[in-house]
Amino acid sequence: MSSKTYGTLENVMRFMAETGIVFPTGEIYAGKGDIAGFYTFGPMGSRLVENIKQLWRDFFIRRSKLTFEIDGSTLTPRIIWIASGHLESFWDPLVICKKCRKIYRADQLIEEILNISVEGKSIEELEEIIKKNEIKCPSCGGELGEIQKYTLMFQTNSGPLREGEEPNLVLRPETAQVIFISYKRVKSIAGKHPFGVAQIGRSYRDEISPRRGLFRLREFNQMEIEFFVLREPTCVPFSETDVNENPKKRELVESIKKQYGKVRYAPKCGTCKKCPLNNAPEFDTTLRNVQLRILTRNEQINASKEGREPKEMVMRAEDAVKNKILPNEWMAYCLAKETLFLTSLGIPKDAIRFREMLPEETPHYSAGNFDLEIRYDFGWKEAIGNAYRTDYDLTRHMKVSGAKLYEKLEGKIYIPHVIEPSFGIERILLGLIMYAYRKGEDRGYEWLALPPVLAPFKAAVLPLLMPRDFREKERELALKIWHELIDKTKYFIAYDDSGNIGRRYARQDQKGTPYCITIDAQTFSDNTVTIRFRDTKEQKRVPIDQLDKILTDLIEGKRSFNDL
RNA sequence: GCGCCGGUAGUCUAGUUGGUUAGGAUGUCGGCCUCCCAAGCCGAUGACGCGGGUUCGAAUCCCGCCCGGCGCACCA
Repeated sequence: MSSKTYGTLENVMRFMAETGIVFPTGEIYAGKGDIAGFYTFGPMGSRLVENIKQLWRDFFIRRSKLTFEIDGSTLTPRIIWIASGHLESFWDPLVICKKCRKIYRADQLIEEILNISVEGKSIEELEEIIKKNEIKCPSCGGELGEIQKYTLMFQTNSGPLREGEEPNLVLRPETAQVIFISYKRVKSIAGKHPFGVAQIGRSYRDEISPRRGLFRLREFNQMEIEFFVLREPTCVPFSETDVNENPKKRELVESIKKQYGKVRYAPKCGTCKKCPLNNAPEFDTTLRNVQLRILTRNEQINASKEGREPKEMVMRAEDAVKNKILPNEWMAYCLAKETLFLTSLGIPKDAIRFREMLPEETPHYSAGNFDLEIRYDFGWKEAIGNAYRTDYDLTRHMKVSGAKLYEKLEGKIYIPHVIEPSFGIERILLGLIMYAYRKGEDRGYEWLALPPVLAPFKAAVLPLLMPRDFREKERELALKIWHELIDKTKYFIAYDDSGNIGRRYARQDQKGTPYCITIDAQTFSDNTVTIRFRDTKEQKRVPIDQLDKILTDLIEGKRSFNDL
């Protein structure tokens, strides 16, 4: 089976705009100040997104005894981004030419012109270098202004901003930090560790260049969970070599040694079952047996050295922990569950892989990042990020806020460790549409082979309207059936009596509606209607009084169309 | 942000030595016809990305901007 996408980015973005799934915000102001990186979900898209969220809730929250959902504000106090490190370390130094107003990255400009490395230099140092070496604007020779910090975060203020003050609000660039600052409250509700806190919501990043349609946006939807798990305080999630090479990690290990007199280096848990981090309670047999496709860090490095394509390994989720490919069981639990989630959305197994992030892609506090990548027509790209963030976030928020976010058990201090899966809804939507998209073959139009759970409409009711004498009777009966289905099934059901029947089937196929119910002349003699399956165009006759039951069974997968 | 390429109805497109009312197809809407897959016939609807300049006259030439694609850079 090939997992080549059925639609290309170009095709799919056009098709989605045409069918009302998603289109650029502010199209009618083209050229008058509309901006890239913002999209509006249309009538089909808002239903699709809702269905993705519902299915995710079902998978990750409803079926879990230990996961709790919150819904935080998107405007957040600035101080939490100081605590998280976002404002402290994630900015680009920009300089603007006073004369021609061109914008440059100060560090890159210096490196290019003077051919020296300026990594880790402060703003003051960079400004000093520019002054000393009399660096001018490469384009017009004009004088360069002061260096500005460009943070990629949208900032605003509540109330009037006095001169010299920093804005006090930040539009969150991720939902995660709102979870960390709610930790204490949810912990008192959850009662004990381990537990997960989930959140679905919008995040905002002022990307320099939004690209590839829905792939990189300035406003986007995330579904995130932070799992809080206690880990033995003397057991560090890094190797001894890592610790020796990194001053921040060395500091951490020194403080543990000072407090407990010993430390154990355990970057990968393997078969060690001593701590909760390697005992995920809901990692059941089904999940243990899920086959994961993993591209390890070593394989990526070796392949690039040898100038060949990197090859993924495939193994059971449980074995990936035992063989020390994944850091611990909680990580394996997340990856297995994500695989099942994405395949239930219609994304083929071999279009999904997990890539271990390279050292330069990983922050210092991370003890293992595995991106779930989907194969798009433009390459393998991240759709879900999985990070073992250790106790970094809670430690930082504890320091800055002064709140008690640790547990004291038998004289030892446990700061919960965090495993974080972070889903990008738009990236998932783009991937699943690319794989559901069909063109040519047996019909002369584009259509969507969406899984029934995702389809915006589960069925359409269509009066055939062929013989003239029956027309009004047919229409009346069709409307009656439509009302009954709506009352009895809770689904969105379409109704259409315009144009000819072929056109109406085509319109439904285009929206991905899996079943079409047609009222014809025979309906009046035996109380049956035809039901047509989108993927095969096949039809069966079923009694009207069983229609809601049959439809529900078909959508829920309790009965197959062939068995009707 | 830099470099290259592009932008005509919802969609695909004709028109670019400057010169009619910007043409076609398809969709959409209305009607006719037809017992089941964008069928056929009639009618309606709808476009030069935005702004400025050159010119008697600009979709066409020039400048700026916006949007999109690719490459570079960025991507907590």
